[in-house]
Amino acid sequence: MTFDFRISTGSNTPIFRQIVEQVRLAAAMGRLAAGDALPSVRALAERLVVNPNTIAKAYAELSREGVIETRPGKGAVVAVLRDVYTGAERQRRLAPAVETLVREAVSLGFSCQQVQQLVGKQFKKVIGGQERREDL
Amino acid sequence: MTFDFRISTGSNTPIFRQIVEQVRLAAAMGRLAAGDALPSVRALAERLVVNPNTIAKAYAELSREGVIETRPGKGAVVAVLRDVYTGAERQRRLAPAVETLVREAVSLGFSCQQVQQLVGKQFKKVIGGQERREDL
Amino acid sequence: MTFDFRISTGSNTPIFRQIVEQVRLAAAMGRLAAGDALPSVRALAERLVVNPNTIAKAYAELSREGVIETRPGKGAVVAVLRDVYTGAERQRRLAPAVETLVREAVSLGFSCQQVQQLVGKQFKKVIGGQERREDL
Amino acid sequence: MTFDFRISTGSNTPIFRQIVEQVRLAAAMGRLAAGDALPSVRALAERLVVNPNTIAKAYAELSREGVIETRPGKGAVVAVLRDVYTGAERQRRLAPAVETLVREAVSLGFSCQQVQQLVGKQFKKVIGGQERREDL
DNA sequence: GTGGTCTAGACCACT
DNA sequence: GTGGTCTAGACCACC
Repeated sequence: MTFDFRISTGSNTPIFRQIVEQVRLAAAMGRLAAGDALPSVRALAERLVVNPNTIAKAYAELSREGVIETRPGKGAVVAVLRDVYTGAERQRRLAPAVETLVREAVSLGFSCQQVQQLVGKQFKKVIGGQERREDL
Repeated sequence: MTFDFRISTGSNTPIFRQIVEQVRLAAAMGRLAAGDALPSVRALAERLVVNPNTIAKAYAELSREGVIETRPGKGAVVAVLRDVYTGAERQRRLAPAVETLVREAVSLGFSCQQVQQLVGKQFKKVIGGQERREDL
Repeated sequence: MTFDFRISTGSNTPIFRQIVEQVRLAAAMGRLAAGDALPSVRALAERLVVNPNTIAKAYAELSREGVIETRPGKGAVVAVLRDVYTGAERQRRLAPAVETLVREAVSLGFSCQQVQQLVGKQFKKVIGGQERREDL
Repeated sequence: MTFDFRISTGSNTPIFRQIVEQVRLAAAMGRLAAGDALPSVRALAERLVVNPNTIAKAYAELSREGVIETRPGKGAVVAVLRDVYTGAERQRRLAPAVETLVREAVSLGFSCQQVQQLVGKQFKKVIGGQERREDL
């Protein structure tokens, strides 16, 4: 199975971190299985139109964390799972993002309903994008 | 009532931003009312054991945003709450937090409803039923 | 086209503010278009013979206001023009200049019509008949 | 003839400067004649509810400029006129305020008409205030 | 190379 | 005493 990378330049979170988190989460959720091959640094860099150093940095961090294994000349493959997120762990992982959103929303004067509506909109936007995935 | 500032050095969010967000949130929630005095730059710097410039930077940003008013010789006081940004701008400023939350939620396998529910819960936890604006 | 920054040390308006106002005005008039690159902090600091921090401060304020967008590694570019402030807020921000003008005009014995005429003349001098917004 | 001092705390222009400019302009316009007495430092400070040091600073600057003469124990009186503003000189004096206003107005996206309207409003506010002057 | 943050210390203006 | 500005120099993260 190939993986659908999505990055957004112009975001406050650096590109290399976006890649790291996507791979890490996909592995923890089982959407990437042990042994699955990742695109080469150069190929992915070209596809996402970013500097190869950025991809290399992301792969290096993933390798350091044990999420992937890289062998020179043979590319990178997903390593055997270390831990899987389930139940309370998933919620614990999501909590900071929820707290940040609500904190900023209150500061900006949004109501609860408005924020929930915006979340719903963004959800549709992301899910809709996933269903018509035609790239690699 | 004096305001209870809490900062954590070694966080990924810079110190001056932690201060800005605390004051902004407290003002939006009414925990800081118009006219309330903030500690002086030097006093707060000493209390938090940081450089006065760092505090000054935070106060300057709050002043530019219209959250507080500062005047040399006098200190800094909380300004009257008012709508500074257009609806579109407020939405734009909230967008990154929404996107981050939804991206992580999707990666972790949450449904839209589940996330909206978590947002609702956090909202109630932060504010006690009080609202301020209804416009979007 | 590169932008022609002009500052005067020894002015009552601080250097960083001179820079902010020049960019803000140029962006509002279209002399700086969305996507135009600004000189790097260090380059501009060297050119104007000021401390890089002073330039960084100016860029930070422009960034917070949404006039430019900055990203480490890339430089600073002009953002798309948009309405950031509510009508009331824009009026509030213009108020001090209006009050100063009228106070001085009254002291100097100008009539209201005369001042309005001078304003009209100066307006035409600054912009060449181009307008951008009609809402108040 | 007594003089109608008007200051606005919460303005960006310092209080002592507001006083200096009012007296200077009134003298140059002939509304204050040579020999006219100014209120004592303490009396004016009490009336405007500001620190006596602020008034003293303003009087000191006026004295340094030769606009007034202060004799210990005898209060301050307006000095003989040095220069009178007429015609082009008056316009030259007003120009900076006009330029500042228009520059900021354009930056904030105001149209010429809108600014002229705001000037008109402020003019009525100031003139109206002058006509019902009942204070000293 | 880029911008962002923080420290240290100086000087100024205002009250 | 207050906040505001500027300099000098350090360190970090990102590309």
